[in-house]
Amino acid sequence: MKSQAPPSPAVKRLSLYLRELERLSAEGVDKVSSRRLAESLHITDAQVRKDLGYFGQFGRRGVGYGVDRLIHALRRILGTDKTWNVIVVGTGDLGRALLRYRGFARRGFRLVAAFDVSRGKVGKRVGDVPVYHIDELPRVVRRAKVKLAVIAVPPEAAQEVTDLLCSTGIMGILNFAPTTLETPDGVTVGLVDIAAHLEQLSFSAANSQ
Amino acid sequence: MKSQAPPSPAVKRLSLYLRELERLSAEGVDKVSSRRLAESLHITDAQVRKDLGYFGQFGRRGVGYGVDRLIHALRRILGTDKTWNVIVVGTGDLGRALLRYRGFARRGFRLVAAFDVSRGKVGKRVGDVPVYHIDELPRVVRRAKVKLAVIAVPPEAAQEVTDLLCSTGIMGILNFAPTTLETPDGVTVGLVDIAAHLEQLSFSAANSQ
DNA sequence: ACTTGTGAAATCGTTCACAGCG
DNA sequence: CGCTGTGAACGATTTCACAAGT
Repeated sequence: MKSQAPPSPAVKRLSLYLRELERLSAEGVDKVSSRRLAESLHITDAQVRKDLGYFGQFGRRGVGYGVDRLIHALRRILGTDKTWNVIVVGTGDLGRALLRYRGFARRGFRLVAAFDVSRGKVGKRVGDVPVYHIDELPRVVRRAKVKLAVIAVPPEAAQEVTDLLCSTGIMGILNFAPTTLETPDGVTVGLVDIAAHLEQLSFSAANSQ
Repeated sequence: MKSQAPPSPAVKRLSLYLRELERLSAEGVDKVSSRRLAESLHITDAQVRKDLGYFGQFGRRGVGYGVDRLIHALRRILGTDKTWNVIVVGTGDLGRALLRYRGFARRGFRLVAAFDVSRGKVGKRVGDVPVYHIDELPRVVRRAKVKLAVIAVPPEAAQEVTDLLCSTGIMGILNFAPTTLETPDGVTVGLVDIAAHLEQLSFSAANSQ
């Protein structure tokens, strides 16, 4: 009986560690200390060690962490050592931007299909990704074993899309629509609310000094 | 001597309260209890009251909160009772999607200019927003009193853009590039790392039972 | 000498529970 | 009677500080 559930802020930082480690690896760095990793992310070295400590022992005392070894460990922890098939629902401006973004593959995500209701968009491709009518969604999700979906539809349609996704057995939804979604247990929702991020900056700016 | 600095998670929730209140207002609802607000955001009623309590007293015992009154109070707190001029640096797919997004104006943000280095893009418009060469940035920022900027450039260019922005006296930066930015004190940075969000979902999915 | 891994302490944030007011 | 506002209790997360390994 060892491991407690890790704090979710720690899991979020794992992604940042991974990103930084990948940069270091690309630069040919092969060892890194918690101090160095912490500095580049503006956190403390104790935080880095504690976060990693929730998941195992990855370093060597007196030496530091092996960059490639830690990259592999973090990918395994995050589940991105295997590739996930991901769909995008909604092919408006944002949906299309996501579909053309080349950075997902490197992180373990493959965009396999997009969905829309508009006749004009269905049947085409955005980037390399085919656009299907939303009625095809359950079939495609099952066939490609899709577990993660991105919602990039207008807020009025987001809950309806969510219900459809949940009925197909999806496990996670990243929601770009500014709405709170209702989902059954077992379906995780991540929210990206860009206006809310700007509001946080506005708050800081208005209250600085 | 009254107010402590509010917890930053509380400030983040303010944006969610505002969003929900705006929906309620659009539906013609004029009073709301902490319970109702909490339920629609999947948090507790005590949390809602505590969060608002950091900033003042906005409700009436036995009654609840006036929807429009609370909307105005939250806008004032967040600094969005006045409109902020915002620029977007980078007019790739994501930058263009943001420039065409119609949802910012309603939340108090006006996109006034975009910047790029590419000859082919400078001089055109995206949505209603003119695209300038990045060399024009300091002039435009000063002339339009821009305090907030969005970075949507490749990660290799993000720090360079940040340095330029900071030298013009910008106060907040929303960074869509997957990098940590170095900024002087007084410049707040918000990060939107989409791949990191997917990794969080992957982690949940991989570790759900 | 340096750096990890980790209990213990300190800090921060959330929830409880109820007094106070409409 | 219902609902807010808020100290006090609780729980979660971060930081400290040091033993242990290289």
